[in-house]
Amino acid sequence: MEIRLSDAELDVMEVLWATTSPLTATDVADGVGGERQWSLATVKSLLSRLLAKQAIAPAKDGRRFLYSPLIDRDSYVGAESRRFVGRMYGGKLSPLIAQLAGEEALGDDDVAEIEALLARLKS
Amino acid sequence: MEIRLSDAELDVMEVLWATTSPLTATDVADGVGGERQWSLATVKSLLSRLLAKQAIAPAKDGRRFLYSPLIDRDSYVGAESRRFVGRMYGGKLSPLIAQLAGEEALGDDDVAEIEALLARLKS
DNA sequence: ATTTTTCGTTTACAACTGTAATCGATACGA
DNA sequence: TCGTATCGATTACAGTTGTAAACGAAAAAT
Repeated sequence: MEIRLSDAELDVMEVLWATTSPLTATDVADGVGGERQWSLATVKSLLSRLLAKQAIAPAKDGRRFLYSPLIDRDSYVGAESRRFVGRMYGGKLSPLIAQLAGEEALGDDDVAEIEALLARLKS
Repeated sequence: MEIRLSDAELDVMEVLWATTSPLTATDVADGVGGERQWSLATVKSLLSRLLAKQAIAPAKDGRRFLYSPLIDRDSYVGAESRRFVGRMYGGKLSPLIAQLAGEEALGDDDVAEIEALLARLKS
């Protein structure tokens, strides 16, 4: 029962994850801003697929539905991260950090934060 | 010209990346061990797709071809990592580390290695 | 010289994706 | 009450992916 999400589906989930309250299809369509400029029809298709995957739950509100996430963002992102790091770096984090070091992905503040994290881990 | 590889294609690339010498289709088929138990036909299909994506190059050797990678593993893995961290963590590494901390992905030796890395970065 | 094996290439086919139009039912506005 | 806007559901359709069989040419084996 391992749920995988496509890229587009993930964009929809992000909108749902971004609020506490359940949203309508129209809300979601409005929520996906920027690059992704989907028609309402497209958003509805994606919501259907997410329902089929049991990634979201519908709650009837009159004649329409309000959707809310069934899976937790942290769990999902955690699982995908484990998969990714396993696949690309044999499960080791250090080479990933080495890889991304020197890029914008790792500013001075980031370095400090990571060090604090590690310090806490060692206790 | 952004090359993306499917999961199966990546498995093939891993075999090619694992040796210095170019390999035949049969070599690759033998090389993918474990889970992936593909027929030779499957490997040939994947090699064709990799050729189309210009991820590998063929060198004629008599009546058959020897294949070698056109893209570098480090570049590919780096690009995918950037994409992944961008997508899942808004480009920040620290939350990834926080996420995977406490799992097998981060043993004591790993922590030490990462600290060394960061120390070197700060200089 | 003929059969068999081995190549690369072409074709297959179902599942998943991205992106949407259409449809049937219902609700709302005039 | 009669059109019109709005829902969710169904259908569409091309591209990608996983997995492979079929095909034609060439080489190797007998």
